Amino acid sequence: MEERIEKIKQQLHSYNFKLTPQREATVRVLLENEEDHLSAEDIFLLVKEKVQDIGLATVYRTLELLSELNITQKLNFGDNVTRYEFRSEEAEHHHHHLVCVNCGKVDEINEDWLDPIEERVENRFQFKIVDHRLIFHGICKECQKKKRIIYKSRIFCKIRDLFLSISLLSIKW
Amino acid sequence: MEERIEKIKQQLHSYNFKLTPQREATVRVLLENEEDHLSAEDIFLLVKEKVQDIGLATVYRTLELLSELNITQKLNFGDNVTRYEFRSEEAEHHHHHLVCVNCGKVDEINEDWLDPIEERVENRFQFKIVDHRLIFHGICKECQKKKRIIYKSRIFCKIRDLFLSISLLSIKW
DNA sequence: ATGTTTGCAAATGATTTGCATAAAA
DNA sequence: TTTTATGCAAATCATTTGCAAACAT
Repeated sequence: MEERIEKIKQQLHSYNFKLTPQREATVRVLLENEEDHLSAEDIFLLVKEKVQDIGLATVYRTLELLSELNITQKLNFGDNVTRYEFRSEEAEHHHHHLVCVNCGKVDEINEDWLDPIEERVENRFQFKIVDHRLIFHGICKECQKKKRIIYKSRIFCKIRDLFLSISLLSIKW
Repeated sequence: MEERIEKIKQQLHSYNFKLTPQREATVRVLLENEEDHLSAEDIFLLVKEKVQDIGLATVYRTLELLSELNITQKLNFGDNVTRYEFRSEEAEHHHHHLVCVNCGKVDEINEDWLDPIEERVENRFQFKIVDHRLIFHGICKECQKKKRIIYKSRIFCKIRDLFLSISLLSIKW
């Protein structure tokens, strides 16, 4: 923990940025909740518990800074909210996300199976890849057990009866 | 073109929705610009050329409806703007996106190399996949030729000299 | 008659920005 | 004493919603 903070401090310093108390608190919240995919608002509320005098704008600015420096990365799972997570230490290691369309839970998978695909893309399209995002939408294990739909939508209300066939895109489970 | 409109009309009818002039105009814009990844605003402006009396809210409502019915799908390339595109006719066929971090251009790749990966995910995590999104971020062919950075950021302005090493994530090209 | 769809304006929610102040180099 | 960072409030931008009018069945 402390050594990761120290490392981030170095990274900031190398570009003449400071690790202020506000920034440090933000980084700590990110580190302490590495499993989750927090929004700026989520992070702000958690940071506020540590450092009472901090503004939402500062959190946004910090997250933007960290993302620019490639310490964190922004994620977007389709709700129009940006979420933030640490980038893995090893530049080459990526992980992907499983988003449950029913309960909204987001899990990570750490396998990186994309290398051969990246290679094909680079060769075929002469596109120099610097990053990728891979998200699977589906029904998580738990929701499959529950066999219960909690997903809501405007059209759901309208055509309740047909909901299953629409919203689950005709999966059989 | 006309037959695709007709098909969409049927789909809407099957759920008791109507293909109103406004909805039809929206669908036509989508069809006429299938290559692009338009935002609701983009679509609104194009629709407005056809049907002068249409509100932005209607376009949003139409796009939401089409997406709920799985006729279109929403995309998000990291700028906080939802973009819309048709889903391919064959439920199983997916395509992926190449987003140039330099010029912002979005290209599509139609190869679907993800089937074996999906299978592994389903088995390993018992996660029933209904959809996926795969986006590669990188430098497109043209920008590689230009060798010129037009990407802007707040930090770019600040640390101009170090920009290359930060923003391109230490690619060598 | 009844339910659906619309345009408009206002509301919302996430994010950004201006600015005067505070902290650090 | 110059630069960097902050909090706050106001501004912005994408999207949604309430509502009365228009339309379709």
